[in-house]
Amino acid sequence: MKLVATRNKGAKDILPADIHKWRTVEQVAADIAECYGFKEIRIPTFEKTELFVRSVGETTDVVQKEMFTVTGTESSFTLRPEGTAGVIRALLQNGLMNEAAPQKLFYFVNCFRHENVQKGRLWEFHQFGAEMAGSHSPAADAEVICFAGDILKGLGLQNISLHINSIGCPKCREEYYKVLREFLSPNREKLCGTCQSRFEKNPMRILDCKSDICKGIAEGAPLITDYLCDECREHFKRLCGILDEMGVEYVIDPKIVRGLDYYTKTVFEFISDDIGAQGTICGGGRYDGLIEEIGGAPTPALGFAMGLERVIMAMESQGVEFMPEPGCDIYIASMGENAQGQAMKLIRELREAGHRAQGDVMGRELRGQLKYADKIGAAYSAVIGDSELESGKVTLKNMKSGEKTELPLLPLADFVDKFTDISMADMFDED
RNA sequence: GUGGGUAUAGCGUAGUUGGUUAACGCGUCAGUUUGUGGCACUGAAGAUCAUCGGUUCGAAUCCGAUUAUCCACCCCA
Repeated sequence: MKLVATRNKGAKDILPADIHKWRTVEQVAADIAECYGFKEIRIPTFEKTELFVRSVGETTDVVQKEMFTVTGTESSFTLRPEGTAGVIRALLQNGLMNEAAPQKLFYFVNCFRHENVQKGRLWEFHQFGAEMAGSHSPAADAEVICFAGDILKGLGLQNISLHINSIGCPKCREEYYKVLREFLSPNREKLCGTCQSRFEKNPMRILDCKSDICKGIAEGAPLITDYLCDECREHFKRLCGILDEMGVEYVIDPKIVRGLDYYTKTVFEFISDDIGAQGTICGGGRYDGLIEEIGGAPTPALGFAMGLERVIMAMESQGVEFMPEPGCDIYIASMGENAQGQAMKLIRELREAGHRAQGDVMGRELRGQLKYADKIGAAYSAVIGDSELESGKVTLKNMKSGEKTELPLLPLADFVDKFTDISMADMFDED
């Protein structure tokens, strides 16, 4: 087979055999969102480039080298690399902040980042995300973190650890950078190339470096947690207190340094060891400066995003159960033209009654039709031929047990009722 | 941007030191005498052996380049 063009690099087809996995995640996430009072929002796939530059941050990798940007005669636009910026933009543009605070939104989005592909990292990937705007209370942080955690738990995932940290506000960060640079400067020359440049721009990210040398140098480095301003420290302390009271397990991990510029104060990640090097399944935090940055009134806010491909990978590797794949309740085989018409009528009535019913559209002989019924996993089958039309009776066969039940065929509507009465109960008992 | 691995039917693989029509399993389709699936058996369709170029009498096999893909660095979901 030679296709004119094949799927693009970094993109994935989600095949029928996997759809139930996505549905599982979508349903669980949306259900839990409803419990938390978050409302769904759907926004365009692309935004003005400027929006991401301002929100995600000019110096971030995401903006500098990973965006899919289309430049035309009009202003340039970009396929969203994340969901927060667009959701906040929509929230402001539509005046949602004029409604009762806080605003709580959730969304499913596909996102685009042009990076080297590897396990758990694609050019186009999917996120479930949530944003809460209007509260600066640590209770909001606790609620958002719990929300994310509950989804992972609701999906049946195990061994997901919650790491939290506070990276302070611009005020305390200034002081901390000074101290951190002092600590690192004796070994500054020995740092790896990227960390050299981080030294000036964002020394905090050196703590996150994977290089053994940098790890060694960074050992015993002062932690942002110890240099928070009073307000930030109080905020973080209160958050931990609430999480403790709620019985949420977490580790304070001073090395969490989120790579998007808009984060302030609380940051957190849910990490799994089951899905390769890209173990962060969910990441988020507070971004108190973002709304003002993109033109809204100063408003505290926070949120998180969950990588759906990664969530599903973790579920697969842990053998978590998904919702069942859609099946077939009954297959109606037919013989001859008369019977075919009646069979199709019957199938339609069964469908109208809410059953998953199928029949032959291939012109197969009886044997072939039943083979097909078996392949698609039909729970029941029935054959309609001239003799059934004459006798007004039809035999319903349980495909798993082989058990047969004779039922009156006419009128067809009655058959549908009968079918409902007799078979639905045990049909759903089976696995 | 940087490393390393892999590329043979829809999927998973075999193909020995280069040697006729590229093999096998799964899957698909059809049949195994006429009205009942699963098992078994028979048959069929389906591959320019990723692409281009080179070495050779001869290349899936050796060499080179390109592309794709996977894994890792980086970064993030």
